[in-house]
Amino acid sequence: MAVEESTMIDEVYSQVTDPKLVRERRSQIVAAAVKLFSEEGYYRTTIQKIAREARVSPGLIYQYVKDKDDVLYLSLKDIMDSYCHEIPLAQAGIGDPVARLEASVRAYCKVVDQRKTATVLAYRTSALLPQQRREAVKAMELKSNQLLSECISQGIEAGYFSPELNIEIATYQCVMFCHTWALKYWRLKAYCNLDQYLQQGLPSLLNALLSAAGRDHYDRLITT
Amino acid sequence: MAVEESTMIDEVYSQVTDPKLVRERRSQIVAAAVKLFSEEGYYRTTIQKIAREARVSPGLIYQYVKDKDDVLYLSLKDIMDSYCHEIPLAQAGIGDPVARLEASVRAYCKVVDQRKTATVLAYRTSALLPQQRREAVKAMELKSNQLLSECISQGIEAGYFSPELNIEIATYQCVMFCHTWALKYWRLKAYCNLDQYLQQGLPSLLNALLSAAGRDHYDRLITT
DNA sequence: TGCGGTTAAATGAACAACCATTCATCATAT
DNA sequence: ATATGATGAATGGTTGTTCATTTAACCGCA
Repeated sequence: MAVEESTMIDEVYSQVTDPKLVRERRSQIVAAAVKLFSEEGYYRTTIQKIAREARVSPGLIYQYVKDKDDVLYLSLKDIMDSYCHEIPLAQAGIGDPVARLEASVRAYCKVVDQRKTATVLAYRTSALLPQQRREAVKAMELKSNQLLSECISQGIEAGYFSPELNIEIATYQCVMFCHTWALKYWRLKAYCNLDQYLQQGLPSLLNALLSAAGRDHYDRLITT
Repeated sequence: MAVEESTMIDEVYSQVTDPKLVRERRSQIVAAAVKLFSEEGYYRTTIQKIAREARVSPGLIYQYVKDKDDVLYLSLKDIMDSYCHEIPLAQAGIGDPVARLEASVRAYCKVVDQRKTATVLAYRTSALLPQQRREAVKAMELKSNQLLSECISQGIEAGYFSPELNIEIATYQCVMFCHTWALKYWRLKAYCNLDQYLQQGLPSLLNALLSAAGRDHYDRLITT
């Protein structure tokens, strides 16, 4: 007598129970999905196309997710996770809040640069998810934001950043500086590369946050 | 014997020839479409729903556009046009490049604020259009950008803005400051209103562009 | 080692729902 | 009368999802 098995893994229903296999197959599916969603959009991308691209059968996908929305959810999660993975790597070993924020923004821009179309995909498709999933994606965005906002808070406490800063606004000034590189790449690519973009944008971004004392501190940082 | 009539109006095919009627009906259709596209996304919004919302029959829509893509195109055009309409109104009578840029950004933010979901819609759906339409939308974006970049160029010539500025980057710093208000409103609304957003963001935005001489000039501007 | 027996995983053809678009028909104004 | 504008039911193509079936892996036992 067969026993019906099933699990939730990463909040997503799966018929298959072996966690290692689920991770493997899903990342195979997600890789194909992110590529096709980015190229053709969510609705034009059929499950059949994703299956073909991932070299599996359409039916297999439904062993690992409940529906097509779940594929999108896992795709966006994959993108957000790459932010949350890369930024802390860049922060490691940097204690000074100003230097830490600068390193974080650089790292953020670098992931965005490596995953430009995926970053744009997140803007295009988050709203297509059902309420609950959308909330989860927002929560992931906030988690990556926090990696920056922590630096800003610490910078304020240290007197380097202006004390009357609204931290949420300041955080989004940084986040959007990074995202803009992907969102407006279609235009900017004709005028600068990532290094030049950082070179012009980063100093003024930090300047927007720094206090008078912080400016001195920052000048000392970049000349050593 | 019936004579087949037809016209192109705003690059969009219409069976109906009377330009005034076309303008009226289309704006009726577009109003409904922008609302529904924003709420439910492009693909979930059926022509039937748009027709119901606009209080016309589904068939009528096809008297005024070739296909559903055209409805989206006209919707995005409507949004872009509102930028291109409002910004020049704010610029009228302001000669000083710095003051002119500030007024432009304020006006831009204000339209974005009034049409938040529409602004987000443009980000979500531009890529769904066929190549040629997408190019046209890009061209409209550039046209509104130009309203800002002209101020920046003039400001550089006048010595108020830093001469080594990359104008494209600088323009997008301004544009994205405005768009961010819509794109991240879901979060920012809990922390500030538009005035506070402008109060914190505008000075540092301008500071990013100003030269030393420009800073003096700007200080004089805001104290009078 | 080899061999039934059992379960998990994978397949892909078929189905049912959905929706953009058409068109035969009707209304209206000139 | 005639041409233009409006209607909305019908259609044809598309695609998410299911499920009957096949394949493969594993296990206990002789």
